[in-house]
Amino acid sequence: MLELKLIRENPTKVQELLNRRSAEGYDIQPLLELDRKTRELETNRSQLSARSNEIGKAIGQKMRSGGDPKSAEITALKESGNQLKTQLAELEPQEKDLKAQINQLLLQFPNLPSESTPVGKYEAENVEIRRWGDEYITQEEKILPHWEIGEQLGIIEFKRAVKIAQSRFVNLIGAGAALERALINFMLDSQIEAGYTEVMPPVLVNTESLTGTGQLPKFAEESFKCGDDDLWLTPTAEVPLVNLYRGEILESTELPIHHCAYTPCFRREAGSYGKDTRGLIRLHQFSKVELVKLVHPDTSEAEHQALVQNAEAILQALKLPYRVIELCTGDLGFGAAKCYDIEVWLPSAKTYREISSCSNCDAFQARRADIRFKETGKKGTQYVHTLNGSGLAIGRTMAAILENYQLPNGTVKIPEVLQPYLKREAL
RNA sequence: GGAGAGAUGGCCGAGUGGUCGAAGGCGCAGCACUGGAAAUGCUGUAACGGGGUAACUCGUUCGAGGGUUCGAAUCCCUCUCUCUCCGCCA
Repeated sequence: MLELKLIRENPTKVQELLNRRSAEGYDIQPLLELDRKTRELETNRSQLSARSNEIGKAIGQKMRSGGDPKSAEITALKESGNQLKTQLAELEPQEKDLKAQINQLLLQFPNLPSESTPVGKYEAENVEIRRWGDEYITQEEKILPHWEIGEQLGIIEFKRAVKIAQSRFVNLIGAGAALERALINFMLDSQIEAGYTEVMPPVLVNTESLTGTGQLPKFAEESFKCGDDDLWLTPTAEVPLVNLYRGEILESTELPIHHCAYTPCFRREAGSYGKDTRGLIRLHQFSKVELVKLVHPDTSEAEHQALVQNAEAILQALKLPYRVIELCTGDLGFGAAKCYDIEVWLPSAKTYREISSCSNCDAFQARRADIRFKETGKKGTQYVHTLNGSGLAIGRTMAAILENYQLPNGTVKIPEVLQPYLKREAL
């Protein structure tokens, strides 16, 4: 959520930053108008409230010093109290309604891109930051796509998953299931080693949680909802991990908080019907190890860089070639001020595919979820900064392994770091 | 699912319908004592919103939402959550 005061005091700047995301679509004028009305009303109303409070106090004083409740003086006071009440009954709901309207509008606005985010309209204007592992890119021409080699090896199975659920679901069988489990364990172990504390959170989350991280209200069609309850299947562990501290005031000494979690993730993938229909790239249910940080605003940039490196370290350990790109303003996610995507090399398609997205949401989510901290000894509170990134998406990692480690004889080598987990050297 | 108890500041915890934004404690900050510290003593210490350069000031907030009243943490209704006991259950 954007800060109303910031919008009010720097309307031109805010509008300009929103325009960097997309030329049209975000107009702050209606918001400013509502804000102006609200403050006018609030001034009025609070003056009436003040008078009403005075009358209440006056009566209280008389009563305590033994005044007769039926006396003319007290009756007159009560009468004027009643008059104020009539007026307040008119103003109060109006003010409430205006504030609710403002809040509704505010929840629709995406975060402002950071000043350092490259300006651009489309994905094509994202900026490549670095590449790693060119030397590991296979020179082999005939690489089977991961779903073909997976089915050939009998470890990935789509048909029956469709029977059980629907399209975009998968069964992992035998070594496939073991490989998934090995990847989860390896990634968690690595991130714990890097200083993250593991969490196993609920994967059903309520509406308030999804609003806190920004999936709601705008992107309701992207998540699966449980009809009978106020619960949704979480689209990413970012949701439960950030919301762990929703509504809390932390001590500054508790920061930074670094959490990692393995969870299944559920996405409806509405509007991507033709895309990536085969394989492990785009499923309704997939596994992911997620990294989430809650940090002091002063350290959030450095924490962001470190988080990207924690994600990269997994690919380096697996010796999977990748590149890091920085998203331009037009491609930035709803809550992100700055975002790096890590893309892994998929030789069958001869292309890089996103395997991790590392965002700095600054105080955007913290304002929605009301996560603050108090500096010991100082007055007042500040919002934390929240950061999140995949460390990594498991299915896409498996796809990358099945392709990059494929041998001409139709077998797949197991990356060295995974061998202790899988207790085998090849598939 | 049945029966009961509860939800108050960063935390714990008191609170007869009337100067209650709320005693007391912990924690934290400042001062005193000390060579320095511990202990002790004194003082201060909620958040959010509006107005003001500021000192400050007004309002809102005691789980949430309604109601009664001149006035609600306190009374009434609805909801949510937590705990205890019973039942069911991986």
